[in-house]
Amino acid sequence: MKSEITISELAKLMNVSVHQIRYFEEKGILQPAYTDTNQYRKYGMDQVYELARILLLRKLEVPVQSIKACMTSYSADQQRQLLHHSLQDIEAELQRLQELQQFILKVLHEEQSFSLQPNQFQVKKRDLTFLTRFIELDSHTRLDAARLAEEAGRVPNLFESDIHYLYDGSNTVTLYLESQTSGEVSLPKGDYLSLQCLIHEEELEHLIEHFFDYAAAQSFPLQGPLVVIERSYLSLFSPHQLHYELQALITPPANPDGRG
DNA sequence: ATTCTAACA
DNA sequence: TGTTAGCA
Repeated sequence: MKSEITISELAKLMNVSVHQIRYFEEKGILQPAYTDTNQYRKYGMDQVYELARILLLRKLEVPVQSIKACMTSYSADQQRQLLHHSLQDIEAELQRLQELQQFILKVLHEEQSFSLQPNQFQVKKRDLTFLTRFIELDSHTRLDAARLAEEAGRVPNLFESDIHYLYDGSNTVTLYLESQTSGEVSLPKGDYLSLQCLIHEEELEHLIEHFFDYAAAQSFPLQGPLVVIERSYLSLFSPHQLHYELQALITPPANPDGRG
């Protein structure tokens, strides 16, 4: 009575596909115990343990190619290095997923904040924010794809960012990105008049006029530059429209010690 | 019924 | 990686 098993039995035992076992053989990392006269592959306990080792390395994201060298001619030190490399990859992946998680939470938060108060003026508290300069534009120059392609390469995940436009009264508009620690410009902590809308880009000028009209009518003393925040990622919920939030400081700047 | 190889998406 | 075809 033969104690070896067929490829499908091995596949079921180890929870992998038959194809994958043949693939390992093709790559030279798992040979059958023997092949029957009918060309059927047969596997014994040695192969079971061998496959378990292979699958463990695969779990650690060691590439099939490396597994071959690893099991034939690697020193213990090289094996350690292989595992360290896998560990680094996994840490990078973990960080990627955490950043993705943060982004999703941000989208949900911003979307809810908008859906609760759409197209309405509000007064919002803002913490001190630093901005780093990104692109400068002439007042009425459109930002075109070519210009964006020149400048945007160095900014990863640009379209997952809150892009800040500062209208400071001069004839240039500057695009900024938020920065936690420092930047060329800071927005002071304080109360900001806020209006957020989903509109088409060409309606932005009109929206800005509306914002200033309202502020004047309500006698809000606008203290600083107009801040326009573009959150293009909120277009997830409404294609062909862009989310803008207009803000302007309405309280006097805080004391230098920040404890006004 | 199961496995084989080979080629393809 | 999964799927398919034609074969033993």
